[in-house]
Amino acid sequence: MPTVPAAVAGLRADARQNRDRIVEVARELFAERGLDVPMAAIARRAHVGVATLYRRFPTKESLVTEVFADQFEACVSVVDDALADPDPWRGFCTAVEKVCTMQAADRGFSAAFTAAFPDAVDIEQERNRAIQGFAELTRRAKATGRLRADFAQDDFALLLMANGGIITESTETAQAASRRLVAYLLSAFRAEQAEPLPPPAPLNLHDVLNPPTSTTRPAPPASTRLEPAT
Amino acid sequence: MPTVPAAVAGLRADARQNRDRIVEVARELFAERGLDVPMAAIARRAHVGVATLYRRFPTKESLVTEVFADQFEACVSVVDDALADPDPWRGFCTAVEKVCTMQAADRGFSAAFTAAFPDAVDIEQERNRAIQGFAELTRRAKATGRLRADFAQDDFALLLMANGGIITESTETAQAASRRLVAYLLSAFRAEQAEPLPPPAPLNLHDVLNPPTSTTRPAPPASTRLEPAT
DNA sequence: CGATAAGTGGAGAGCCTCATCCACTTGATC
DNA sequence: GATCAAGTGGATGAGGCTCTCCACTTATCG
Repeated sequence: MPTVPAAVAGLRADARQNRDRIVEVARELFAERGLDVPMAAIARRAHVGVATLYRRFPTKESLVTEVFADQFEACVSVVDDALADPDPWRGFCTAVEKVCTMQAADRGFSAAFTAAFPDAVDIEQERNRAIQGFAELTRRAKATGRLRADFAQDDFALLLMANGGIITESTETAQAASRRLVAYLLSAFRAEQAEPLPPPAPLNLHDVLNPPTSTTRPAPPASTRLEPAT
Repeated sequence: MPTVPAAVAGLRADARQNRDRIVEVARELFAERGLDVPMAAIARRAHVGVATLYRRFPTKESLVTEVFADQFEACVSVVDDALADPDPWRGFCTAVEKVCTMQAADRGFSAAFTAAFPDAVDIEQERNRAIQGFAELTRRAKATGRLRADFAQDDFALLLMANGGIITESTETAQAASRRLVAYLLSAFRAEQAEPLPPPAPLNLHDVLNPPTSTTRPAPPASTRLEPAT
């Protein structure tokens, strides 16, 4: 078993350096400015030509996938850690806080997490693992009586989307805002003040995280021709 | 005083019809698909050429401004209504609910509300009126003791941004989700369970609603040249 | 060191956007 | 109904994006 991730296995030394630099730079730029940052900008900052970029990552989506792969892994670990906590409610809270902090720290995170990634099988799996882990966490937290009984599984999707709306120029501000929002929401999730809630919202975590479209939202192809024309 | 809004005053009959149709169609499309919808699509669906569109609205921003003008007005009325309510806390809640519902019903709403609108003076005023009205509402609601004392003025910005993150394919889903999110948050805003909160978040309503950039987020012009090049 | 395959950069194709131009059509007026 | 300014639509710039092509450079290995 090679310690190198197989994709960089047979690469020439300089090529590998370049590849690493590209991923590093892409991570920075996606975090700072979101997934909209042009490939040319990434190439420039990595001091390579666009051709080099496209040689390693045939499509922008593949680059995004690569860049966010370990972020997804980190998410899964967060949920695993939470499941290991003897106090399920505390585990629930810290898991939510950690994931939301990650989301707030990285502008591209939400978009990448929400994207379809039709070709990234492993990401798909990670995602499902995280979702199932969180379902279990929810079940246990409810069992302790600390999490309100009418908390819906899909309220987690609600939380992710809401937290994804907290995007500001500076990462610091975004994180502070996210912290406060999450504090408010966790307080609302506690069983103590279980005021009746409106209908559980027909959201579905799988649906939210697996929209029918592709990564950079190319918009439904039919949308180009809106009208039968004059 | 003409009943016509002055912009359509001296227009020929057919031109006025076209203008009205454009605004109507633009409202629909912005609501359905957000501000990103191309001008050509609007023109096509309104059965006019792009030239006609640009004759009436020299820039896309001006069209957006026109389309959302009465939405802004509606917001102001909501706040005014809330201020008229003898029960400030109830006023606070209904105001929040109504505005968030409007936001969820219209995909373009958040973007338009958040946009800079450097040329739309009246919108600027409406916005400030709404903000001040809401500040007063907050003050009164706190005075009754129902709204938690550590609720920050800027938490309203938090709420708007979070609710803005609730965007789905169908408007119905978005509204249901928004309803539930708002219910959670309002429950957290109640004074009863005033758990200590993290720092008040350095958000500012004015800043959030008046970012330094323009409408359709043209991105900082310097961002094109990221690096001094090789 | 010299051969060679692997790696490279920049030009540019193709598509999309906002916005403009101008030859043609049409509603309002006498 | 004739006149003509007001109104119109489609072609077209200008500029952004993703992604491709190909002549040139360079690391690696005998």
